[in-house]
Amino acid sequence: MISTGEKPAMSASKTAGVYTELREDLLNGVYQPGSKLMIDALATRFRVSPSAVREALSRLTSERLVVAMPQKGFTVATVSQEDLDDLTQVRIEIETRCLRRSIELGDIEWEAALLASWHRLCHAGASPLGRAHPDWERLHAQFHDDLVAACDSPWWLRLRHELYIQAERYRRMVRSEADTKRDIEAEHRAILDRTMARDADGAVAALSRHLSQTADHVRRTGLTELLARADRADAI
Amino acid sequence: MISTGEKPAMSASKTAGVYTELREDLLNGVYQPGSKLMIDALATRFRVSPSAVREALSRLTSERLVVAMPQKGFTVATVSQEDLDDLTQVRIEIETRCLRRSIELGDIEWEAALLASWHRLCHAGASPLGRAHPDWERLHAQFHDDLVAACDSPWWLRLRHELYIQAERYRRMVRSEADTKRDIEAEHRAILDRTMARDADGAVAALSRHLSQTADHVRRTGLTELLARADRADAI
DNA sequence: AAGTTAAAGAAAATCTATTTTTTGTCAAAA
DNA sequence: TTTTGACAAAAAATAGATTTTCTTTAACTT
Repeated sequence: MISTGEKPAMSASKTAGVYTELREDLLNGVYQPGSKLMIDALATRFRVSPSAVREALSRLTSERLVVAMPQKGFTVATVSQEDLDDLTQVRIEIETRCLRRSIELGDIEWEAALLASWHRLCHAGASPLGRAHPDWERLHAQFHDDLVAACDSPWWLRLRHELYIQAERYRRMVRSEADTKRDIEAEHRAILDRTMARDADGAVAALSRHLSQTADHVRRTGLTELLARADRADAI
Repeated sequence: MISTGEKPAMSASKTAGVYTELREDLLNGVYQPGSKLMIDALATRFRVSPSAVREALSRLTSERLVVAMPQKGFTVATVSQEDLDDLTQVRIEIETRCLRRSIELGDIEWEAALLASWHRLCHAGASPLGRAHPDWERLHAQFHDDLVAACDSPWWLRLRHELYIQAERYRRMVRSEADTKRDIEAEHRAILDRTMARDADGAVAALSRHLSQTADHVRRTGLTELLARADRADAI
């Protein structure tokens, strides 16, 4: 909706800048789920007026990253085990539907772009920083986008994107943990392999496993602890 | 997201009031799709400050009823034949999935509420004003909500609701036309009948037909003319 | 004549200040 | 001891003014 441009430091508008930074913080779990987002405090922090913060927060409700309560202000969207389970299940259905369609319709250009995205992702993952690499999140999103890019239904893709963002929140919460156990690279390779072979059933199975295992990882690694911490609903 | 309360005239906040009224207008096709929504003009019209209008518009982007363009303001979401077709297809899949689950899980209370909603809807439809009855839209939404109310997946229900709103936009555009040809009552009765009989396949088929025929009706009755009119992209 | 640039007007974005609402606290009464 | 009410502090909501950005128009150059 809002183009951030190449330079995150210099946005098109104040609101856009606050929106981008806040969104990043929210995805990275900087704010405790359920905590209050106080407008004045954020305005001071970002050196802008409360109006700009209000609008940024309003826009973030579109993505369900924050929720607005009339006369009560804004709070960070909450997380829960049930929500993660439900989200994962729905996501698998929608992602795989898009993937099937993409495999059905994709041409050589689609294959080329997907292969390129996969290569970039591998490279970022292989770097010293591993998945903490600042670009890794972006490249990962790009790979999953390109996977379904040949799907011809804007609505399915829109819904897929919505759910991807929600899932990313959960995933990033435990990103800092040492999750080197899983071989995410291998999972991506399997998805790519089956997709390029136009093996729809195989690709769908690989993607489903990938999404399930990501959810499992979040579940086991960090959610319990995170929910415990959420008791102290401290603001900013 | 924002509770409108019983009295639409007296909302919780100015923003909420503007939001509610604008939303109603947008759904009713008061503004031409694609036209500009000028903040000052709306602020004057609703007797509130521009800030309140901005925030209301920001929130309406959540539902994709308006789109925001940085430094350009807000415009009414556009419509198209392709969008309607895609929307309808996705909607059928999601609505029927929710319905299957609802039929599987629904208890007697769910049946009772559904039957009550259907009765109210029938009564409104039978009144002199027919479907132009101001309450008809509300009761219709309630019936379709109650139909899937026993589905236990919040995410599927959320996505269903999103698409319902989008479809409602299209439907209301041609509401004023004389569409007495179709027997909508019969379609609703068929859905209700198959659902209460716990005939999942039959209910899904009836619901699919209902949604398809609604889209067909929009397609044939008014979309062409509407798109033609949309050439004059006049503001407010 | 076509294209480019400059200036003026309009509209969006933003800020500061004010009003309204909520929330937390403390004291008094049951 | 618990509850109730009022008061004070904090935060949200709103208005109005200001700054910035875009768009249109008209003059000017090629």
